[in-house]
Amino acid sequence: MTLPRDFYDRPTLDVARDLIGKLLVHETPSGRASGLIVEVEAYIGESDPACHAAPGRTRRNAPLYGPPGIAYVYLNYGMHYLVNAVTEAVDAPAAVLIRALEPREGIGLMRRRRARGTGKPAKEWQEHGLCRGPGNLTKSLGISLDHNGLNLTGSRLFIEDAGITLPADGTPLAWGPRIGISVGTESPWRCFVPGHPCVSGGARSNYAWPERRDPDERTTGTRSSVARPS
DNA sequence: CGTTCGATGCACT
DNA sequence: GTGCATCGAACGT
Repeated sequence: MTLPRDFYDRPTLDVARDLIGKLLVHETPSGRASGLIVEVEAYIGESDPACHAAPGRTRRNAPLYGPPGIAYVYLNYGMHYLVNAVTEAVDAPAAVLIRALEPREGIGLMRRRRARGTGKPAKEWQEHGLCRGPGNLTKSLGISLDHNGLNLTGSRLFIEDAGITLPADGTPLAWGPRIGISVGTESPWRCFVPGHPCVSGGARSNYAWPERRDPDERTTGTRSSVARPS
């Protein structure tokens, strides 16, 4: 079933954790494409220096200030679309960035979309790489600026509970610093399925290091550093 | 393995 | 004019 608005109307770190294993779906005339969410990042409030709301309300970040359960899509580096699910109440700007999916439906369609604009045939894309990374998954699903502001609880772009729990083996989820930002790296607000082949960031970002495990210290806590494998 | 670097468009100051 | 919540090709070790 499609996740209801109430799902998103909660503390953003809880929504981030609970989005892991859910199915992101995009239905278009060319078909339905979907994937299980395996990696997300939380961006929380004007006090979070990496959140787009850090400068206060602007035209671009307006959706963050709106109701929960809305898609916030923006163009990044002039060439990639990134998709977020807006969380928390009106006027509490926060969202969860969807960073990676395990492809489930419409894999051929994803391959064709990934091939678009490149000289290479659709065949060349490995399934695990189709939705690895926030810019890649939007291209595979056909998500663009047109989807900014769409209602995730009642549009052709939505997230559903497929009755799947990840990680499948009962291993705890991993938390670590967010990727690709220059400020706010002290907050371990990236959540992912450790070791999953579709997680972005390379091997170093795909470990379940002790300090990267869930605990509830994320509510109290302030981890100063994250160890790196050697 | 690792790191660097260019592509590319636009919101924001 | 500046700086990106990125990606992958091209290098160096």
